[in-house]
Amino acid sequence: MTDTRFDPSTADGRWQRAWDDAGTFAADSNSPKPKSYILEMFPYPSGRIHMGHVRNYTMGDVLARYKKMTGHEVLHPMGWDAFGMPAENAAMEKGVHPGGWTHSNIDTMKSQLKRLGFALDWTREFATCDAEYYGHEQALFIDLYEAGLVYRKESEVNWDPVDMTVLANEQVIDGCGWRSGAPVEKRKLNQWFLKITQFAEDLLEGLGELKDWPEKVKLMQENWIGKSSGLEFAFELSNGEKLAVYTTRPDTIFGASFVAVAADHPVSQSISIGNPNTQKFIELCKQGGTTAAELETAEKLGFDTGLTAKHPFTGADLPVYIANFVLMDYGTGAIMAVPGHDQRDFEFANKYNLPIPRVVAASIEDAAKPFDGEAEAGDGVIVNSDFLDGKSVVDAKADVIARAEQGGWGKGTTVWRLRDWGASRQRYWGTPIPFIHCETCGVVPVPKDQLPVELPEDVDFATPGNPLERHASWKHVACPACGKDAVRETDTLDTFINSSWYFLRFASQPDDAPFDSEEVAKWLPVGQYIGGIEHAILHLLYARFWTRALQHVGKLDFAEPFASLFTQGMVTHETYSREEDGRPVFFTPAEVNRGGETASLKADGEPVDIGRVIKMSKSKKNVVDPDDIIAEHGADAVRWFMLSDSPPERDLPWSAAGIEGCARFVQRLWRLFGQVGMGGAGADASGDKALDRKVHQTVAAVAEDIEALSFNKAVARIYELTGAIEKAEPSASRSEAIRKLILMVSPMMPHLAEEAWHKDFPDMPLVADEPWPEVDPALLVEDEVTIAVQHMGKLRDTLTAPKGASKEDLEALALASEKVQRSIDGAPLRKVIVVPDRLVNIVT
RNA sequence: GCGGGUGUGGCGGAAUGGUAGACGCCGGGGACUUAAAAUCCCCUGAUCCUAUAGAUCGUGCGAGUUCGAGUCUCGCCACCCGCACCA
Repeated sequence: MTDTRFDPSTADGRWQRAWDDAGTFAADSNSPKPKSYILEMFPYPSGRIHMGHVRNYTMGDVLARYKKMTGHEVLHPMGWDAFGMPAENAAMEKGVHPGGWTHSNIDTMKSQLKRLGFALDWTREFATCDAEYYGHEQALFIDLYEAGLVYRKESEVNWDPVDMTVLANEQVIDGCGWRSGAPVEKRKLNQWFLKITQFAEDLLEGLGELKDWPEKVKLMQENWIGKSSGLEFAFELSNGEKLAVYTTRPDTIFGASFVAVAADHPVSQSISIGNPNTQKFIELCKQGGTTAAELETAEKLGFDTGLTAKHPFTGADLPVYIANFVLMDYGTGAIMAVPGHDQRDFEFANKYNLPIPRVVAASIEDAAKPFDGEAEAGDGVIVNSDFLDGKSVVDAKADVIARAEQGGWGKGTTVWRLRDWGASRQRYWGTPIPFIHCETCGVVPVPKDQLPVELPEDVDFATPGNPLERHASWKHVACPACGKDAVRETDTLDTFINSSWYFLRFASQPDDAPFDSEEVAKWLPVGQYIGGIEHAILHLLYARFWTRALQHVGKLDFAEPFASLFTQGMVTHETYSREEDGRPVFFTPAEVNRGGETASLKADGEPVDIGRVIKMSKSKKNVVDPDDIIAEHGADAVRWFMLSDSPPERDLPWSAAGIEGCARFVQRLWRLFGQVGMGGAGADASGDKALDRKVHQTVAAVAEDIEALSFNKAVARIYELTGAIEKAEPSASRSEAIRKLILMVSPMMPHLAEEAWHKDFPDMPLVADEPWPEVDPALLVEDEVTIAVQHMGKLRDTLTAPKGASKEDLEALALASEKVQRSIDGAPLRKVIVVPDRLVNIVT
């Protein structure tokens, strides 16, 4: 091996060990420095790291290393979101224990992360499947129970009768279980719920304070929480009962021409008793699909109950229908239908020949205007509505609500789309819910000194169903309250609870408590959180809720866990496929020879089709294993690729040519870094002012770019500076430029930086411990600027002028240009616009 | 349907209303070499051209504001993402 090439296969490991041995990235909560908590969403240990992880963690790593260089005490931890279904599926398919499978995956993935040289504080590592972690989680769950934020309720679930388990909605495909293929049954089970709805208003308002969250994520959460306000009121039915309905458009109440209830509404149920036709219709409603396409085309269907409802103002008798488009779990499960101003009601009224009165119009004069084939849901003036006529929609809403409240038949109400969080899973591989069911005492929390309730190791997955249900010695215990025979809760907690507080445990890890509030306060909220957009709603909303809940019970004194959020784009790749027997067969990039416009299969030399650039996925086989790339090019080239070109929020197309270019740049820097001594004795001692300027400008700009997470721009500037240094004559300035460049690239290419640093400056400490280069503000300004000269807005010439030249001087210089004079061609000057230090525009 | 985003060379992308295409990739030409690899240098939006010069066009489309628009305004188009019979 010669000096002229950087050899990552030896250097990477050398510096990774050096950082480990020195404890370089262990966070000290007692440090007097300002704290900076940089966190990337922790991975599920599925088996191996993929490129998405590499991109995510590289971004966080650059920021963490940069923050350390700029004088911060940095907390940059890593752990494992280790509970979940795949481990149980592996247990069922391969006969391995979920814990063993998970831990072996963790070992693999940890060594992969280490090979990338991430500046992580591994002393704080944990997996959520550690009894220590989930034991503390159980304690928190009991705290929330005692604060009234956890309750039990019977609710309907998707039940797979073969696997004997509850399925999430996503696991039900065409009405059948995704694994067993058996038709899914609806079952009522007692489930544990978290009262997230108690914080609905708070979670919504809190979004307003999250200045450094993407608007997109905030909007998605806002829609998910789904606040709407309107009027809830009761109709008197012809059978003497009352029927509560909810509407956001009380202003259109005079336009109501019928009333509709959901198929599973109590009114429908009571009508259907002894009435086969009604029962048949209710069954029909339940069959309807729920996919977007089905709903789009689904016909509005109704069943006349024969009942009527008395209109609160007109006293008219409105027919009451059971309708397939009314949902039981929103509002009251019943509506007043205003066909003129709601599209669904409009379609329904058309089908069943119900009146379609107009109560909103563009103006009073349009009160009789017919509808043009669809409902008009927009704004306007109220018409045909007695005392509301002429009012605006907003005023009419307020008026009707006020009259309803005065009359005592209704009240202004807020309705939320957000539902309480069903946290029960009939699964083994999760946090056991720490409760005991006693016939005498009811539901009793496990006393905290008996936590953790550990998962039993000796379980069997050969029989379908939850092994905890069948584990006699684990399940049967004495009631902690009365001592009589009792049984443990065998449900486990949704894994989203694991990820709702892990960031607190990273900050503080006492043995006897989930966390220490004072320690947590030193680090939290997380300064920068980075992860995928797929967690925009569930994980991020749950974590926000859990933090508020802990604040509510007095364990935290802040409400928002993540001050700044960044959602990065995906890593994508071309796909390679070939038609075989009428269906595409996909090939991995490794199986393909890729030419300029074409690709062929290595195995047989036959061409394959190059498909769209899409997210790397196993099913399309367009995956590249990070380990292979690291082995071939080293960690720094991969890291550099992850930061180059694409803005971090957009997708990053992986390419072999791209990574080769990065590897070449690593070597190019290595050669340049070897020239630091060229500025010694005999070289130009007066320095190179232009290069000094370029260096300081780049240091300032790269710092700005990193802080804005605009890594692609930082990369481009580093390329530019590299070229400038290479071209510069040897001088003290040039040597200093090289020294600063090493520091500047060190967050991105830490191994190369260390290797060069210690070769150039053998007695210096680790680059990782060096400060970010200082910037001299005086060197940020040029003393000469290039002025663009335009005639009628078109560029005709550029000229060089001293910075700060007067408008008059610039105008004179511009008019002296031969090219400009040729363009003006003797026309009289009408106006000259001068933008100092930038441009002159001559108008004729 | 509702909400959001994106649209710039062959590709990824730069650009406080002020020189469009920085930087990288691909491609072309050359140097070094017996040769190759590696490296270095030059060219690389389109069209015209009397060609070291110069001209015209050009940031999805169409208007507008402005001395000047990729950037601002209005109206369209295409693609992507999220949500959705939510009353």
